[in-house]
Amino acid sequence: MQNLLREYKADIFQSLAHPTRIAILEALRDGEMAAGAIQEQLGIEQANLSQHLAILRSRQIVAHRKEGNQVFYSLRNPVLVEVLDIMRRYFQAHLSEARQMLGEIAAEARTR
Amino acid sequence: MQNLLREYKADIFQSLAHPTRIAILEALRDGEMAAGAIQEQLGIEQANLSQHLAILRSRQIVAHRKEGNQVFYSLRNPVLVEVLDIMRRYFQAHLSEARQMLGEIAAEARTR
DNA sequence: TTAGTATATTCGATCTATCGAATATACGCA
DNA sequence: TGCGTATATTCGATAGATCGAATATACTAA
Repeated sequence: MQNLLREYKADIFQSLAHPTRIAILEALRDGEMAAGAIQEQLGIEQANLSQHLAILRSRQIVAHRKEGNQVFYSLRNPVLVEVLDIMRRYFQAHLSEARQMLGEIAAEARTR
Repeated sequence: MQNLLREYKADIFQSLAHPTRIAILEALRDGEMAAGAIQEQLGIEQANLSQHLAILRSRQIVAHRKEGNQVFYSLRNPVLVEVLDIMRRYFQAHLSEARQMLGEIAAEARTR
């Protein structure tokens, strides 16, 4: 059981482990949005957004409701926003390390 | 910058997105431990543990110090424990969904 | 120096994630 | 019915993560 609980947690973390999905959660923190509006705000491909939304749906992180032609998404539990806020504090507490890590991320991005 | 911050957060979440690494953090929450002791507690391969520790080290999530033959690991910032605790509350809040999800995880595990 | 113990790294195989392009579905309106 | 718009799914290519086996490194003690 302990192991299954860890798999569950790992699964939730996995679903947060992508910049686009974090951006989606941040977009939803102030209320529900239609998929199209999210897409516009993030400036990504329609299919790509839909894939990320499918991941968040499958992990029960977002709720969705259809209204006519559109699908509105919302956060199921604001505690995840709380986690993101904690991460910001964490980031600030480790700013010099974070800066170094960001440098590495940026360097990798440039190399590719 | 906003994007880099999201990459940083995603990177941290990625490093938490594995049951073994969650188990490591839980083991360390009460204080530092030698790698060997962690290995014994988790019951996994030595190389495998070392690989997971390398990931946690590279993301600055754990600190390590050598003492003679051994390497002692500890959490760099208790805020991550806080995050794990929040996840436990999250888990409880979504217990029925979680149960379903665990069922799916277990089913997949059985199929493979 | 040699042997033994603790930990880290490298390698290759396998599995999982991500992307854009193409296509499918579902709805509203003429 | 047929067309346009919004969203979802499938596909194939590429990149990244994970594992155990083998090997390397670092330290201790004889």
